[in-house]
Amino acid sequence: MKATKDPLPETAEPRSRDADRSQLAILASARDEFAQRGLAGARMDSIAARAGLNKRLIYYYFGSKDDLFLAVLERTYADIREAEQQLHLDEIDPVEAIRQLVSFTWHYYLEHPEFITLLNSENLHCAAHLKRSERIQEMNSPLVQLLDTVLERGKRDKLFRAGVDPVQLYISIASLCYFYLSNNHTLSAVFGRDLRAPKAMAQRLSHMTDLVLGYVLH
Amino acid sequence: MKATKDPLPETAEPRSRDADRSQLAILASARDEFAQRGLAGARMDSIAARAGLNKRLIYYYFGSKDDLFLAVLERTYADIREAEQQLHLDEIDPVEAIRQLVSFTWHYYLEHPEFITLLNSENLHCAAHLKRSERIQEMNSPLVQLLDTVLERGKRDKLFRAGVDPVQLYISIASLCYFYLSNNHTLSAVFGRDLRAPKAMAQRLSHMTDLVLGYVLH
DNA sequence: GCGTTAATTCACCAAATGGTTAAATTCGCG
DNA sequence: CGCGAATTTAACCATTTGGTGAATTAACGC
Repeated sequence: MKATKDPLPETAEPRSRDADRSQLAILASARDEFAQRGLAGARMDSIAARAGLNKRLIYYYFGSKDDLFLAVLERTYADIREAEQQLHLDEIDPVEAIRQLVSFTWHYYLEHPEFITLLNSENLHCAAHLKRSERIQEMNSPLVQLLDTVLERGKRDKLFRAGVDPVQLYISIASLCYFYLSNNHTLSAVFGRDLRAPKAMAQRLSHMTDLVLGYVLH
Repeated sequence: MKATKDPLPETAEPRSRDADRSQLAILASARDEFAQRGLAGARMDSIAARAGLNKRLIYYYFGSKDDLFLAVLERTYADIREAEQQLHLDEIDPVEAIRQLVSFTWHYYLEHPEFITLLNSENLHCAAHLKRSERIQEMNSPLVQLLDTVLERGKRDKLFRAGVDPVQLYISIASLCYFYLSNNHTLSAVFGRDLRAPKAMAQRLSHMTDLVLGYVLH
């Protein structure tokens, strides 16, 4: 599912026509184009070219630019929700669970920069696409529930403070990771130092973990 | 300097030609247009119409769309730096200083939504405009220095923990405020609850303050 | 083989877009 | 007043853009 396009038919199926394959190719190239240039900046011709398909196919399968953008968004959310499934916060001790959640969020955003720019584009448009989505319920993260039980366990063990709202904490963890990466370019420019340098990146993860743990602990 | 355009010449100067006034009008309408639609989505015709001026004037004074965008960015940074000057973190006790910093950041973003979307646009473009800015040095926030002294005082008073990087903390405070507002639309859609409701907003400020204080306080 | 349907291509368009050429108008100043 | 420079306007343009109508081609069941 990565952005790298491989035109070579690896499987021994030299089918020249394949609706599914075409749709996936369009979705992948649309995701890259939208992520790179934003909704308004993205070019339908460019998406078709990236996918190596005729532009008309995009309209045949997805209807319009906005519909395509929504499809990309839904796919993007599905991807992160799937990745979150791999996390098993309920099987480890509360402190470690918090650590893992911060680390997971950080690394997911890091490895999926398109997630950030796509969400920024959607927010610029006041989530107009997402609001018309029928699959919007499925996008609610299961991590919030899980985080809630983690906080409960930590509280029971007399480790965590009481009164922590799991939604607020979830948003805060996302904030800390997201903003640093989303605004990396302007921050680096303004501070005149490379916040993407390995050392700075490691410091950031450490700082975020300390910040969150410093809050929930005690 | 607010977005509200008032075509009535309030001062008793009915000059029909005024280069400064025209430039300011363009800058203001450009800021609104860019903030609302992003760089690619913004229309030069629309900016001219908002300003009530001929489109050619934009090119006469600012050269190109990208140059205009940079001018807007520089102005936007100048505005927030000016607002930050009003804060006097060195005159109050460390804990209160942290509180004020969080509160200020929160309210500034809240009252200047264009700040968020403009920065998002610039980051989508990898800060390409800002990097060519000659005034980029002036954009470094004085708050980082100030925050450093606050942290030092807190440490001296045996209130704050040691080893807190002021840049990291400054970014974290910005993160917590920025992300919640920037991604409000998608978050509200996904969580199915209105994060803009007054109660939710108050909770957020309280949560962010607790989070930051819980960390710095020993 | 054959025909029906789905997948794909081709050629095309009206509207919009950033930008420009050149003329017109106003203002400050001697 | 009058003139030169600054400011503003009108008209225009080449290109790009999202989107379509209709023809074409390949796959699949019979």
